[in-house]
Formats: sequence, structure tokens, C-alpha cells
Amino acid sequence: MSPSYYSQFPKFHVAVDCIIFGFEQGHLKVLLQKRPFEPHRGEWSLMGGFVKADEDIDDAAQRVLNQLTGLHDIYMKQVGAFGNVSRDTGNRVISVAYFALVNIERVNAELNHGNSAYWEDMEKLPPLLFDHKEMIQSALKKLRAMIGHMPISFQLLPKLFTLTQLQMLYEAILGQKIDKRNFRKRVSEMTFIEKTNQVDKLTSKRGAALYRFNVETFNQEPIFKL
Amino acid sequence: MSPSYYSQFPKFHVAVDCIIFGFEQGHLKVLLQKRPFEPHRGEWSLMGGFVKADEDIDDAAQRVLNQLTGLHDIYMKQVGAFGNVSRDTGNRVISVAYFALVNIERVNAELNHGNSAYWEDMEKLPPLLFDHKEMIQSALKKLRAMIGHMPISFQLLPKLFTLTQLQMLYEAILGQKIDKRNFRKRVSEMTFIEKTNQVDKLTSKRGAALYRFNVETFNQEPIFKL
DNA sequence: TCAAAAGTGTTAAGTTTACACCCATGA
DNA sequence: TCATGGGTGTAAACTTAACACTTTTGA
Repeated sequence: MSPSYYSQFPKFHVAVDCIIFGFEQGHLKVLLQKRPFEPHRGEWSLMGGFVKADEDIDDAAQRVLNQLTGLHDIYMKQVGAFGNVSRDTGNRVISVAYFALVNIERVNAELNHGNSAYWEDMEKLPPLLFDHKEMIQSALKKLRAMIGHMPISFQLLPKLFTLTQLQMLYEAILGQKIDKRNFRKRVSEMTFIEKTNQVDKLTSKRGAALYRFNVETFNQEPIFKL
Repeated sequence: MSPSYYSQFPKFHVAVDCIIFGFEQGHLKVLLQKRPFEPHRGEWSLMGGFVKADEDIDDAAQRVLNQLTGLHDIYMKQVGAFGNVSRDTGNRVISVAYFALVNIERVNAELNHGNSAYWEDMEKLPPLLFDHKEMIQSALKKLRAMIGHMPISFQLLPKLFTLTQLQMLYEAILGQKIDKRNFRKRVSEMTFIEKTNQVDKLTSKRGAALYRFNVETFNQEPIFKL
């Protein structure tokens, strides 16, 4: 081993930035933070953190997510590395963006507020620090490309959900209306989206059947098309 | 500006690794290098390089590509950041992988050999350093997802090409056979894939019509479906 | 004259889209 | 009783997939 060849090269701060998506009342949300340190203290930004010396970058993303939400073992997908020289005006930082999909009800609201973090509507994002808006757009693009093939969107919903909720979620992510009958037809072809005998009466007088995503059934026939 | 908050955090070597795809005689190839420095000198690896202090990571990828091929201004797509603690056994290095598609005829073979780099068949890759095989697999996956929607595959071919060559290219990238008539029907719907009046007689006695990708026509109607 | 690659259309199957009314219930 | 959201099926348009023979020409 000769690390001396490496040592002639410069080193960089490496950070992770987390795009944490949630879904509430028909709207796709992102968890944004009022930056708690200089430079740019108080401006809206993604929640980020520097990678530690003995930490995988994927683990750093999990750690940051956990700090902000209290959640563990959440599926996170890397969006990519952002490494322009002047992207961070404080100092050079190369940042790797990750996104996660979480159920807002399960996140620890006190942790959020302790970090000055709030759920903001994707349709009216405030101005954001550095290239954070670009990171969010890339994450959304990746998410859109994925939701049709992988059952990840369920992470955004409660365990039990109505088909109207599920449809609104897809509409919010894709940014377009979906035909109700076509959507429900496709859902009914997926046996791992199970109807329960419970009913939600919060949004209608008649009540809507509650459904559940069954992981075991999905593992037996992991074919997902929405 | 207060960079002092940042300075408490560790710094890392950041590298770029380039997956350079080529296409020759019906086979998808990658440019691999016998590593010219320790540790692991002489083992097969991707061509990489450390990011410089005042260099965007995208530019670092272009620089490395240029060093190895002599080519400029080649479209490169980021594959992602690879940042496990122990991925590089020499020292911790966080690496960002990029892929490029090049026409083998246009790369400078002397530069290749000066860098101990050779075109290796994607179907029989040698054992590779670190996580480089994983990088190649991710790059191929991304490439497969892209070639149906973007006319990037033409980068791999000479300016003039036959439809058989184009089809073999798609088959090599996708790893599956394509029906000739269906393929040619789809090609004929894309007016920016133009038939020239030139003929290639290298692979058949009858001769095959040579085609060209017309950028201007594509820009007018940038709808690509293969 | 024949081997080898180029070139050429049609049909069936499957997928996607468009579309409108009745149901159950609480206020 | 009526306003509100829940629930349901069919037909046309479009896309994809399967399939086999003729042409040209140099050796």
C-alpha cells in the first residue's frame, strides 16, 4: 500500500443533502430547513450534513434523515453528485443528493421544529440556497421515472389508504390528472394492493374502502405497473 | 462568510471514474486501463482521476476522458457517486462515475496505449478493481434506460452507418435480439435518420445503404422512439 | 450458381385512452 | 332531499409483436 500517490491531490468537504418528500391533503411536500448556521443562516435549504471520515455516504444520508425526522431504515435513493466549484458560496463542498419518501404522520414534528424544518408544498417552493432547487427537480424527475415500476409511493401514505388518496398521490407526483376508472382498473390487477374491510369516512359520507399494500404478496409476484 | 463552521469537518479525496463505451464489430466495448500506479498497479480498472481544487466535477470527467482518448466536448452522463468507506483499499476516495459514448475510430490509439488502456468486450470483462464493475453495470443500466428516448447511440457509430449496424448496436446495448422489420419500420418513421446515396459494401456483396443522423432535422422535431 | 447479407408489409394481440352514470350517506 | 365523494364497464384508437420471402452480387 502506498497512499503517498494519493496524498498529492486536494481534498474536499463532502456533504449529503436530503430531499424528503411527504404527501398531505393531496399535495406533494418537501421538508425544508431554515439554515441554522453561517453562511446564509436563515435561508431555506435542504437538510444536509457533512460526511464523516468513517461513514459510507449512503449511511450519512440515513443519519441526516434520522436527525431530522427520527425515522430509521427508510429507503433512500441517490439522485447524484453536485460538484460545481462555486455551488456552495461558503466554501467548496461537493454534495451528494438523496431522496426519501416518508409518511408525514410518522415523522417526529418536534425534531422537525427543533431543526427549523417545515413541510413546504412542491408547487410553491420558496427560493432555495445554492443548487438545492435543482436537486429537488432532479429528485422529482427520478421519482417520476420510478413510481410506475416500483411500489415506493406507498411509503408516502398511511398503512391504510383509500384509492382516491393513492390516485391523488400519483397525480401530485406526476403533475397530471389520471382517469379514475383506468387508474382503479390497473390497481385492481395488482393483487398486492388489498382491500381491507375497513372504511374511511373522513372525506365522504358514503365512506371509502381502505386498502393496504401487502409486501408478501408483492414478493411472490413482484410485477408493478401504474 | 464564515468558512469556520465547515472547517471542523473532514475532507476527502474525490475522484471521477469514466466508463467509456465503444462499439466495434457488433460488440459493445469499454475502455479499460491497466492501473499505472500503486496500490494495485497493473490491475484492470476504469480510467479515473482526482478532482482538482478549482475544477467542476463534470469538467474533471471531461479532462480524464480527454487524457485517455484525445476527444473534446463529448456528452458525458453522471452515473452516481460511490462512497463506501472501504471501496478504495488504498485510502478513502469518494468517486463519481460518468459514462461517455465514443466512436472508436476517432479515439487516439496512441494515447490509449500510452495509458495502457484497451478496448474490452462488455460480455467478457476481466476482474476489475474496487467497485468498478458495479460502476459499469450502473452505467449500462442508465444507458439502456436512455437510448430509447434520446438519440445518443449515434455517438458510438461513424457518421455514416448502415441500418444493420444501428440495429446490432441496439441489440448489443440492450442485450437482446430485435426484429429486423419492426426495427427498420421505427427507424423509417424518424425523418432525422436520413438515407444517403452512399453504399457500404464491406459486409455484403449487394451493399447496404448508408444513413446519417441529421441534427437539424432532429432539432425541429425532437421525437425519438426506438 | 449459390451463399450471404439487404430489404420489404401484413395481421393479430395487447395496451391505452376516452368516456358517464348510479350509489350511499350525513347534513 | 340533495350535495358530496365512491364506485363501476365498454368500445375505439393505438401500439407492439410475430412472422418469411425476394433481391443483389461477388466469389
